[in-house]
Amino acid sequence: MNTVCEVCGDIGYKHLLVCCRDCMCSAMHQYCLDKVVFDASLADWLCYECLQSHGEVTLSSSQHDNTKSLESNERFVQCQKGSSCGKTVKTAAATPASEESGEDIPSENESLELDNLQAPPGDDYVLSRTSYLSEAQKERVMAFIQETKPKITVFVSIMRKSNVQPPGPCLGISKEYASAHFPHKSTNVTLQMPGKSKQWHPIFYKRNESRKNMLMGQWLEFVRDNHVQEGDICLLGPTKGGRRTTFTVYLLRETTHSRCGSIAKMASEVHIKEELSDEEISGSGMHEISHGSLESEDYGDPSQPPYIVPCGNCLSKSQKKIVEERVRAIQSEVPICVAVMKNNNVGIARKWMLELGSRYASVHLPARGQTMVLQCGRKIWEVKMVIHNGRRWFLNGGWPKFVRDNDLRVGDICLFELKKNERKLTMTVHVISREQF
DNA sequence: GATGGAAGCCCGGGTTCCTT
DNA sequence: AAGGAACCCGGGCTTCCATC
Repeated sequence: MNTVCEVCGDIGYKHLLVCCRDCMCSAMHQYCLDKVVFDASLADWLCYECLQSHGEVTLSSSQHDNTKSLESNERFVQCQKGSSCGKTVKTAAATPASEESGEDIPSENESLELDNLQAPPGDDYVLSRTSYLSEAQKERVMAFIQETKPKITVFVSIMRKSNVQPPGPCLGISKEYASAHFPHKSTNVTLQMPGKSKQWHPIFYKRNESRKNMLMGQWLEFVRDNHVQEGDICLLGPTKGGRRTTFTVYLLRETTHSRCGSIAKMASEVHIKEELSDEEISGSGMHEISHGSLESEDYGDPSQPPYIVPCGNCLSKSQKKIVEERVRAIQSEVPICVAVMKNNNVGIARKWMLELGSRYASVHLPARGQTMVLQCGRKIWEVKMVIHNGRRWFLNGGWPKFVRDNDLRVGDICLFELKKNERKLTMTVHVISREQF
């Protein structure tokens, strides 16, 4: 068997090589697969030559979800889900390479059947409170979730400097996850890695019942032994029969092809996309709009006002004029929510949040808190929309980041245009700086 | 009473420092 | 160096008060 990965061309982590199911000659790292597989026992990979011999792929064929063309550095993995559980799977663990390493690969049952606790429906994973996944990272995590279908929600954390670098690196475990899956008092727990026989025994440190939960002590050794680096994604789940003290850890490396920016970007609360089309840039064509007060007949539904200003936000004449110009240019089907920035929104207040007028929100926004995508210019931000007492709609979470990135100041006006037919709750924000009126 | 602004409290996680 | 603990800070939520 080729002992170098067909993608990276390197031996790399030998024990993570998956060999071709048919020829047993070609190999590829689990982490180099197009869809990263954390448990080698779940990967069933065919090299390109074998795929061709099976007639499953040609040089010009359109690609199946799990295939890539040769030109695009073809990779193929058939993910064994559900029905495949009982299948004998040939992996690097059963190859001479792994035998040489002397490392035993835990069975898929050991590595992924967590315990009898069920993950709540819809909760694929629990993200560390301070970790924020880029879209690419989300995709990689979801690929893992979808391929392994863990019976218990896994805990996901992006490694930060404090998690991996001495002195005293530690891994914070969110309270909810710790209370559900970790011991109820400070004690040693066991960490294991798929494909490694070595176990690590960090201390699970639980402070004052409700406060901190973190892994310390041998966590450092785990980090060193597994070359965990800043930016790597750590997925952790309780192991069946572990009685809350044994956990399997999967590492999603910040590989070059998955790298999506600096750790600072990845740790950012707001994910920014740069790929929006020019048509999505706000304000275009504004100069073509004639002045004049808005009339209801400018819009399809005369009963629906073109914009809504919260009760407390009175616009001056000049503000009203430019707002109406902008609203006219936007030509939104849904009324525009107007917000004049104040101290508690953008200014000197200790905390920034934005309350969307309830007259607007109660009609046009969901009655349940959720993540909202704010789009401004070429970028998007994710903020958290929370509803208090069923009557007040607040934006927080990523709102401060949005404010900083857009250099919003007191007196600026934001027009929130609700986008229809978006998968996520999305609003385009049109900013009118205070200098414009 | 409805709405909005502002501030305080609490929680949770990261960071740093002290002790062994 | 490792373990333990305190401190700091950001975010979530609630409450109070003012205004209409």
